[in-house]
Amino acid sequence: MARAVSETHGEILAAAARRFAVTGYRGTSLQDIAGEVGCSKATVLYHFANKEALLAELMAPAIGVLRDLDDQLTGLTGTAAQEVAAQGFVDLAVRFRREIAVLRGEFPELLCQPAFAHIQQISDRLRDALAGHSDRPAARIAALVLLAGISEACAEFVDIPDDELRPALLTLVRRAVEPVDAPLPQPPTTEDKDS
Amino acid sequence: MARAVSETHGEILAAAARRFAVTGYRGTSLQDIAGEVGCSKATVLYHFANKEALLAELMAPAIGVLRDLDDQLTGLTGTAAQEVAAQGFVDLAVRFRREIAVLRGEFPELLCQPAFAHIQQISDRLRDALAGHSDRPAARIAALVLLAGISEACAEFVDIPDDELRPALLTLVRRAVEPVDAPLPQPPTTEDKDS
DNA sequence: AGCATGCCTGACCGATCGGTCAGAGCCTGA
DNA sequence: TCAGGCTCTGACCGATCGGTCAGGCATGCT
Repeated sequence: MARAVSETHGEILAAAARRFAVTGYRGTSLQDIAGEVGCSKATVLYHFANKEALLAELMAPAIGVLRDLDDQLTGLTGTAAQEVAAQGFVDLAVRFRREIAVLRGEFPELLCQPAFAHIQQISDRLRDALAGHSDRPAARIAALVLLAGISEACAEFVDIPDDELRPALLTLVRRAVEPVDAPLPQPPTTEDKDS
Repeated sequence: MARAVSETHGEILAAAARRFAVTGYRGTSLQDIAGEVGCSKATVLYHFANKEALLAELMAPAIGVLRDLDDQLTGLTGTAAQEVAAQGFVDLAVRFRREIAVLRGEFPELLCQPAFAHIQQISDRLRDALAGHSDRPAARIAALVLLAGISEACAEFVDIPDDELRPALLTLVRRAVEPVDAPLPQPPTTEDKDS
């Protein structure tokens, strides 16, 4: 054997992504990944310090984009925040469908790991932005339903091309989210920012 | 000790429901459940043939209601199917939040077990009904996003009372789902039933 | 040739999993 | 009083998990 470092490293990463997306992080053993690559379990642990490090490296690109989106969101309020959150998350979810599928369901346990310490806070801020920073329960419920539903849909619709899935999700979000400062019975004041 | 049968049986069931909802089916060991009840692991396996049977008995009520909803859906088309599916599933998800939380994420693996053989087909029909039996990708995507999002929201918003969560979800679904045979450029024919 | 370095592996480890089993303790009916 | 059934348990089992370790085997430099 004796391939180049990056080669085997990348193969393990790709195999792990495939298996994690199907059987989940917990449900996939290092033996499974090694079997798919065609190497031994010890080889997997030669290239990655442990199973958690393998997952962290797998998630790094998606987490980076999520961080960028979080930065764009700071300071925005009302419909501007809603629109940026909707576009940003839909694009992220469509692009990183496989990573989304990995986190699906195992979110609470995986978030305890140090590599994902801030994801929970970021996703909370994202949900808050999609709700237009409103504290109305209906708005917060709608935001959660949409974010979770989009994640699930992206993980499930693996056969639909990006360019078809993205606009469909975006129009759905825009229809489902009620703008916080446009068609409400109150006069269009600009005071409804985060208190 | 030596309590009445039904007493310990019920306590194990309740403890399992609590733990499964937090750490998932796979992430909860029989030892965990026994510890929460205050009995030995062998006692758990005295009352239930195996871990799978424990889960099956836990899910039985929710599955029964899901089956009833599936029956109500047969024969309905268009907006009627959409409305019944929306109301039925929102009510089911709100009532059985804990059971929904258990299935969350571990859906694909759990469905392989014989006790849940038909759930996948039922949920597929439910999604189809919510999409108004339309084959438009946008309608099918919206239906999946909403069903998955509602499940997630019910599992997460444990502190919101039923009477508040239910109407919020229902209005969200009605706003997000576009009726199949009302404001479309086609004339309102009644031929759009399942082919 | 001799040596060092990097890639890879089989064998092994302790922990934990779901599940089995013989038997202890208790209650009840004969 | 005693036999028998019900409830419950500690001890144990094989399988599998993530992870460790000494060493094999190329390759390349001196």
